[in-house]
This record gives sequence, structure tokens and C-alpha cells, in this order.
Amino acid sequence: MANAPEAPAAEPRFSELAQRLAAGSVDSLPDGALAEKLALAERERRRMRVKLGIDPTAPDIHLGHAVVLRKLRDFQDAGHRVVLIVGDFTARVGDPSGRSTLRPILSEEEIDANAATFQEQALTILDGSPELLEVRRNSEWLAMEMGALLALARTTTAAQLLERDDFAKRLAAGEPVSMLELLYPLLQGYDSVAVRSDLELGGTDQKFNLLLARDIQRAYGVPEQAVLTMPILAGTDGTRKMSKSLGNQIGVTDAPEEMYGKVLSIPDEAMGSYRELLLRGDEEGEGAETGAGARDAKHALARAIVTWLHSPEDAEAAARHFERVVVQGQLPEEVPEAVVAAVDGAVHLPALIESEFGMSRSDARRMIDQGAVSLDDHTLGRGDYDVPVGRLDGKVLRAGKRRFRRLRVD
RNA sequence: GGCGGGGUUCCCGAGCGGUCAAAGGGGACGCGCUGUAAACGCGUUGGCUCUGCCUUCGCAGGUUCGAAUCCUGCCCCCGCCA
Repeated sequence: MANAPEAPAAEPRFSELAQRLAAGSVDSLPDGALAEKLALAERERRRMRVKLGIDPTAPDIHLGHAVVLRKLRDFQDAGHRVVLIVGDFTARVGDPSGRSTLRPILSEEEIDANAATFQEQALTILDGSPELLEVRRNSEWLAMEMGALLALARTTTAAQLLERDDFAKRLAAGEPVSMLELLYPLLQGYDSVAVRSDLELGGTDQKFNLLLARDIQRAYGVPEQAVLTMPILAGTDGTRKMSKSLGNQIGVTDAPEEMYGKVLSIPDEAMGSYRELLLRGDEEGEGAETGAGARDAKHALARAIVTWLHSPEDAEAAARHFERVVVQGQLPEEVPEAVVAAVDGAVHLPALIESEFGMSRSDARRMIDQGAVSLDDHTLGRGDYDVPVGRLDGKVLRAGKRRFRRLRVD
């Protein structure tokens, strides 16, 4: 970095830098704030403090988080410091952003466990060197006294909070909004006061909270943060926000084959945004969006994502696995073994499927009846629930497309 | 505090004394087809020792041969008034 502390910030230079760093974002607010922050940091010869808060309400980081984490990484690569706040305290409150209902309350043990894996998984994307990453837990400052909480509550009015889109909508729809939820934006804002953030990142659904944090910082007499919002990544269904609770997520630590398959299951129309939000744009060509071209484009996308989060070798292997198991309907290279015990010389398949694949026996029976279960090449039919042991040893039981077990008779 | 509306299966939502394990949609799963775990079509979707039995319609009692449906009490949500 150049050092010209006395000279007024060379505006064009910082605007340009800010523009580059904000690439891919939806909003960079207020106008010009990011450039000023960059200039200020350089003038003071320090790194910018770039905040991201994540509530450890679910144990895994998914690609939706990855969009923002990747952007944070850009800031690290530019020499700035990421302050990752693990919301162990706010997880107990539950951010209602973009949700229509109250989150379930998690136990302290669950939160701790989630927080640990979160931190670890974030490092698959972030640079973990101490000067570039600071990890904090917001229970450090949010477990405050009642008096302090009241002071915080005084900073904001009910009208301000009710401006928030999802609160307003729920209210209008006659749905409950708890006081606890109303408090959430204040707590998140206080995080920004506590860590003196220069910039905070978040999804577009965080815009309100990120901006309110500025008001709270002002009320506490600390500099107001700039705000950068990133687009929301759709889940594997292609429409709703990716989230664990909707079951449409792709975890950053998902096994390569799993990750590959999940990417292929997104609707064709979602490919473009996946490419833009997750890859840097220079990885793979555009590819056609329809016909066989779409298939190839999607395979390329899956390969690129697995390469990013695992390795090129894993991506290769995952592609082979997919071709073999899904396209050609063959067995995977490795099939886990299951030891079966016979009763009266026969094995009750619904019971076996229940214990091996964790579904109910009724489900298992339905699958057998629907021709979804096979032993080697023989597809079972309606009512084939009991099979003599003699016919089982060494055979591969397949239930549905993706569940396999090689049977060994005890 | 008063008055009114409401809590149904994974979700939304119909049912309002038997024909209800409960319409319809979503989601999920399965089969077919295919360009992929896309799209489309068809089917399945409480559990089990499965042509029957058991459990479920906020919770607890009650009426009835019989209740998700009626009554009583309680809990929770929403609205209006205060």
C-alpha cells in the first residue's frame, strides 16, 4: 500500500477499488461509504474491520453462506480483516429475517456444537491467519445487564422496527411477531458497536438489520459501518432461499458425490445464478441453457463447485460416480456391507431396510410394492417381503435410486 | 379487562356427529420417460405383528352406540374496544 497519510484521499483510486470489491453485490450503502472507509483505513494505516455475523442455528455451512464468505475472502485478499461473529447469544433469540415463523429455541449444548463446526467450516473458504481473521462470540457482550439492555432499547423506536418488510407483512397477515424478534435487530446492531466494524456484509434479507446497526452505532458514538449486501442463493429447488430447514441446501462439507448430485438437481434456470454467485466467473464457459447443452453446462458447474470446495480429483471421481450410478444405473464402486440375521430361514426385508436406511417399515413395504427394491438384478414385486437367507449372501440390496447395501449372512 | 375470530396430518389448507387416517395444493419419495437427482407423466405419502389392529385433528375432561366435528375447563394465536 502506498502511504501518503497527509494527502487527502485520492478519491478516484478508492472509488475504483471499492467498485472492484463490491463486484457481485446488490447494494453498497450508503453511496460512496465503502470508498471512504477504504481511504480512511489507509490513512490510519490499518486494516478495515469487515464484519459478518452467523447464527449457529444449524450445524452446517451451506452454499448460501458461501456466497457471502467468498466475498469476505475478497476483502481478506485485499489485506483487510474479517471479524466473524458467531452468534451464540443471538441464536437463542432467533432472527426472523425472511421467515414467517419463530425459530425453534436451541439448547446451549447444541449452539456450542454448531458454533464449533461453523468456525471450522468457514475456514474452508476464509483465510484463517490471525491478522486476517478474528472470531468472536456475541455472548461476550450481549449477556448484558438489564440496565444496559434498556439503554440499547432506547436507541430505536417501534415505528423504525415495524418498517421492516417481513415484520410489516406478518403483522398485516395477522401473524404473531414476538418482542424477542423485535429485539433481534438491536442485538445485531450492538454487535457492530462492540467490534467497531467498518463494514458489514450480509444477504439482501439482512439489509434492514445492517442499516439499523448504523443508527445504533451512532447512538453509541462510534463510527457508522458501511454496508454491503449479497444476493440470496436459491436452494436446490431453484426458488426458495437455500436453508437447512427447507432441506434444499448443499453443505460446503457435503461429500463430493453428494455435492455433485445436488448441483445437478437444481433446475436449469438456476444455473446462471449459481455460476455468478459461487464461481468467480472465469472458471467455466456459459454453455447453453437448454437441450443437451444444459446438461453439459450443469455438469461443468457441478465439477467447478466440487473442485472449489474439495479438489479436482474429487470432482473427477464424483462425475464418474454420477455417470455410473445415476445415468447407467450401476452399482457404486464401493457398497457398504450389512450383516443380516435370518429368522426361521428367511429375512424380513422391511425390517432390514428400516434398520439400514432409517425409514419406517411401512415406507419400506411401499417401496417394495412399487418396484423400487431389488436384489442384484432381480426387482422385487408386490408382497415380496420375506426372502429365504440362502438367496441373500453376497447380493446387493438396492432401495430406490441411491441406497445400497451388500448383504452378508451371519 | 370486554367482545369477536382461530389452533387439523411434514407445510398450507378443507372438513364441522358416523361413509375420516381425514378433500385439495406444496414438499418429499417411487416408477416411467429423459438431457441430469432438470422438465413432463403416473403413483405413494401416520404406525404396525397389514384384507385387520393401533395412534393422530392445541391440552384435559364430558355427552353419545359413535367426536376432528357437540359441551365444560385450561393453554396459545389474531382482531377490535379499553
